[in-house]
Amino acid sequence: MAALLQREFFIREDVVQIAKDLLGKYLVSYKDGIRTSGVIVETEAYRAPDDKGCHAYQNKLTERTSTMFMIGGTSYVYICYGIHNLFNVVTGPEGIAHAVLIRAVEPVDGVDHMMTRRNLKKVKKEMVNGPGKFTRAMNITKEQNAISLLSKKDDLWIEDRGVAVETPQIIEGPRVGMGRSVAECSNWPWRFRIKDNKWTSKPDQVWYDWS
DNA sequence: AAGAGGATGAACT
DNA sequence: GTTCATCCTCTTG
Repeated sequence: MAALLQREFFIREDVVQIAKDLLGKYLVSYKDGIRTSGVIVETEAYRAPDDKGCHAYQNKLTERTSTMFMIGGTSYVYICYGIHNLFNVVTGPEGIAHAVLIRAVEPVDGVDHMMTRRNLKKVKKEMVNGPGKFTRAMNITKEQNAISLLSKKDDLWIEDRGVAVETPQIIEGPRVGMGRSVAECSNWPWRFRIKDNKWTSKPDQVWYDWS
């Protein structure tokens, strides 16, 4: 049933396709003896060197972006606004700085622990419907930066539990949170979510529905 | 050595 | 709708 995603899935060249293919896959975290998991329901693609919204635009290599150049199947976690841990999946072969930002998950396992970590008494969408929210719920931090997602020996991995998300169920839209200097790129429809899924972030924003 | 700003979220009004 | 928390990373000098 639950098959660990293999290297072949991650090292493909088309990061936009991988962003779509990750919808419906299960992200699993095992931290402090606690297992939590969720279905990936919203993603964004980032692609150096031509994508101005990408940290590694023009293949800029710094200590932070060096993770993006690692082989597909590596995690890329960085701190945003000094507070939030944002989780990405590095894709493509080594040397190619592509990544998919996971923006929201639908909680599955360890829901009570997610609530505790999020300081909530009831399950609601606000628990996980944002890139800094579900990482908190699943205790994904910078400590998981640059680790492999291919082994259950590490804290994080991705499973295929046989859920297929067909093209008509995928809604695309512009990416979020980029300044004016990258407006041209922020309009690229590289953000994807599962149609009618209530766990996605900012559902009221502009979405293109091609179904 | 210093300063600006960011792939956000929460708590306000 | 607005504010601001909070700090790391990168750029500049």
